[in-house]
Amino acid sequence: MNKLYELEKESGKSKARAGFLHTDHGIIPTPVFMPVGTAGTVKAIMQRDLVELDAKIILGNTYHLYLRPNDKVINQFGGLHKFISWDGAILTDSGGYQIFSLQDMRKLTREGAAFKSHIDGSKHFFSPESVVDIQRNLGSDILMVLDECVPYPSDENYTAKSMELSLDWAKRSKERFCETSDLYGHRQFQFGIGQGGMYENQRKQYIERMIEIDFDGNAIGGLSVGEPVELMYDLTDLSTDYLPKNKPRYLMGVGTPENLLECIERGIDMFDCVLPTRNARNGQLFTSRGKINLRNSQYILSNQPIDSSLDCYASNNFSLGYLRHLFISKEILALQIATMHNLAFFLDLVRKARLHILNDTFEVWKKETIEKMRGED
RNA sequence: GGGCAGAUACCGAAGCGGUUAAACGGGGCAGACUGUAAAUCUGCUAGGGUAAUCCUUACGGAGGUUCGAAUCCUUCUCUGCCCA
Repeated sequence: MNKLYELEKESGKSKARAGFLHTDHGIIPTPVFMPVGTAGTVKAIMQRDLVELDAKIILGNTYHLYLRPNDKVINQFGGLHKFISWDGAILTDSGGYQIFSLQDMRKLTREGAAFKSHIDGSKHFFSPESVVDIQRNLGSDILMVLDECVPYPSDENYTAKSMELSLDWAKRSKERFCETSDLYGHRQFQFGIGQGGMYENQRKQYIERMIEIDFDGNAIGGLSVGEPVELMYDLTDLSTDYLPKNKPRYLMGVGTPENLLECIERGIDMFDCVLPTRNARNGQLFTSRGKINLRNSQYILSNQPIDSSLDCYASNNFSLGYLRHLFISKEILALQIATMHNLAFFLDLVRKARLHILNDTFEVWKKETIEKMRGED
C-alpha cells in the first residue's frame, strides 16, 4: 500500500473512526496512542517492554536528538530505528514544542528559530528545511514540520502573525521534503501542524491553507497548553470538521485518558502525551478506577494489584502497597513498574476504543468508561 | 574525682537579647504534571481555630537578670570527649 492512511470504519453516531497507518515499520491500527520517547528512549522502560505492551509507534524528538547525540551520529548507526533497536514505527516531532517550552532561550525570525541549547547554552539555528534534513537523517517514519506552538493566552493579532509564519514554514518544509528522499530504504511521511490559537476562524483558515499543501497527514497543535478543557474539545471538534477524511489526524500532546476518549469521539486518530510516562515517574497511576496518587498513606497496606483488568505483567503482579514502598524508598524499579503500567493502561484504552468503534458501541462505552474513571477520583 | 564541649520542633542542624512558633536538610502529609530542560515541582508539618497582624504551650529541669530570654547569670539533670 502506497498511501499511509486507510479508513476502515466510521462510527455513524459520532465522528469516531477506525483505520490503519501503513508504514514500513508495521501496520498501525488507529486510533493509536504513541508513547513519547523524546531522547531515543521511552523513559524507564526497555524497547522489549514496548513490544510486550504492543506499542506500534513511539515518538522521538528532533530538538533533543539533534543536540545529543546529533543526527549525524545517528546516521552513522543507520538511522534512529537501528540506533535504539526498535523495529516499530517512529514519529519525530520537529522541535516546535521546544520553541514554545524553551521560549526564553530562543529567537524567532522569518528564516527560522535561533536557540540556545538547554544542555550547555551553545547557540544553534533551526530552519524548516534543516529540521526536515535532520529528520531525514533520523529516518523516522513520520516527520513533523517545524511550527510555532502559540502560547496560551495569545491575542488574535499575534496568533494571526504566527499563523503566517508557521504556514510559510509549512510550505518550505514540504518543498524540502519533496526535494530530498529517505536514506534507509523505508518510506517517510510528513505531517503538517495546524495552529490558530484559540480562535475558531484562524483554526479553520489555517487548516484550509494547510490542506492545500497536501501533507501525508495533518496534526492539530497548540492545544492543551493551559486553556479550559472544553475549549480544547471545541477546537478539536471544529478542526476535524475541516480536516480531510482520507488522511490521518493527529492531536499533538493530548492527553488524559478522558481527553483521549473525548477526542476520539471527535474524529482524532493519533495521540501522544507524556502524561502516562511522566506521571508514572512522579508516582501517579492511571487505572480503570481513576487516578491513584501512589505516595498517599492510604496505600501502605493495600494488597490490591495495580489494575487487574489489564493483561500486563506490571499491572497485575504487584500490590499497590509494594509499589508505594518502592516509590517512598526511591527505588528505580518503582519507575519501571509504574511506567509500564500507565502505558499499558493508555494503550489498552485506545485499543478498546477502536474495538468499540468497529462494534458500533463506542459512544456508550466511552460514557461508561469515563464515569468509572471519575468514580474514584 | 578533675577539665572541656554540648542539650533547639518527628530526626539532624542553624540561631546566641527584641523583626523567632524558630533558618536549612531529612522524614511525614497532601497537591500538580497534557507534541518531556521533569526519577520533577509546589504547599503544609506545636495545639486550638474556616482563617487572621487571634488564643494557648514551647528551644533539657528549676530559679534569676531584663521593658523583653532559645539567646545573659545561678543551679540541677543528662550526653560526648580528654586527663586521672
